[in-house]
Amino acid sequence: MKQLTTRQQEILDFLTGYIEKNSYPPTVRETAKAFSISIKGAYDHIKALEKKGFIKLQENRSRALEVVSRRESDSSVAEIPLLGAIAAGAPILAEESWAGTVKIPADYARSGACFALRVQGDSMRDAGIRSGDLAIIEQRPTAENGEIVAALIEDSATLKRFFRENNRIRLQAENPDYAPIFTQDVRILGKLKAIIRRY
Amino acid sequence: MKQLTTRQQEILDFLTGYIEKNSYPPTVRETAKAFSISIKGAYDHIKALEKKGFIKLQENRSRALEVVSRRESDSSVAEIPLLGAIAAGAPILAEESWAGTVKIPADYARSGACFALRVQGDSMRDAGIRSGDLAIIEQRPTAENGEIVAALIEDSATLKRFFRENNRIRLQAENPDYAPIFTQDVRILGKLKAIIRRY
DNA sequence: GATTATACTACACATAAGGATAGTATTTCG
DNA sequence: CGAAATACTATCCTTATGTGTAGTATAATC
Repeated sequence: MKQLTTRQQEILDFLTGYIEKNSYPPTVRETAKAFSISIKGAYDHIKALEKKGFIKLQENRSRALEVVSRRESDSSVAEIPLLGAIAAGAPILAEESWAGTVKIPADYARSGACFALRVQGDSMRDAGIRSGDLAIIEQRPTAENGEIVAALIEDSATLKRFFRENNRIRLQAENPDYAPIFTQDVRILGKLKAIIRRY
Repeated sequence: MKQLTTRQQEILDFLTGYIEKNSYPPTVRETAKAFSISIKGAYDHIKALEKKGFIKLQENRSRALEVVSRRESDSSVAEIPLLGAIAAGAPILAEESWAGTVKIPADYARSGACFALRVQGDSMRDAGIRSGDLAIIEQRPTAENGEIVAALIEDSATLKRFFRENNRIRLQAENPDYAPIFTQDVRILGKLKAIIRRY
């Protein structure tokens, strides 16, 4: 990305500051007024910032301005979908199965490749996973032996420990009250990356 | 704050969704178009949302709309200290005892009043807390019966369930292998707010 | 049963705001 | 040096946009 002039940096700072404060961007005229310059003067600066890739504009729309740089620094938070009931056959991340989104520190999960599940039941109790916990899952079609995975069992995502055996797959709960599930074909949604529990 | 009608909730969802996507709010006309209703129809809804305090408007300004509710979900990441060994007598958050910092979603803990501990040992196993887990603690000098607290025992912070009895305090592990600790005087560091475990 | 709130349509108006033209002065840079 | 970029002013045009009036229909409330 190209270098900004000091003036352009000032303009950009104003834009981001304004957005921060008002939650919507300023108009060209407001920007002009803030710097006591002409409208075209401000307009040129904004266009220059667009050309250099620091902001995005939409033609003929008021305040249709988005700061693209600066935004990346905000990537410390990832917003990932929280899945509810999963429609059979539908893509995992189909909007229908979204129960909302959760924000987690970005280094916990590459967003886009991750989603969250609310744990139901105590089948993983002995792995220290309790009902109500938030499970962060990284999307994967398969898993390694012994990993905890989210698998699609009867239209809902369930956490189980994954084992590939001779001709079958064993999905093992971590609770003696639950028998292992043996199956030839199971849909692995992803592997467990983190557990978050709130008190 | 007043109750929204389903239609108003739809409108509000659209507004927040639009802002999320474009980083600036929609115009009245765009809102109208999105719902295939007249401009005044959309305008009335927006005015109703303002009246009920869910959004703020500025007169005669395009897109000058701010969603005030929902804003709490706009949390970012808080960086809180991760405590290691705690020097006896020293203030809990003395820099000497820092073993680093960890990033957690800001709404999990007001930073400044919180810190993190790396769980050691399995004394809280039956509460689903495992060795290696990250415990988020909100600083507090005392606690309510039954709460899980971080207490200073022999120069290290330990998680235990807290009970105030007649003349003593009982710190109870959640693992039958560990006997409860009875004490007259214990330093409560804070109460457990969240558990984060990474795989 | 009257009144207020909701959920709209259709039309109209003033102005807010983007964008263009024309021009000036200074600075950067190959 | 000359071209291109920067940093502006002043004026104008067009469109985008908030807001108002008038009216309809239905549901909630008192």
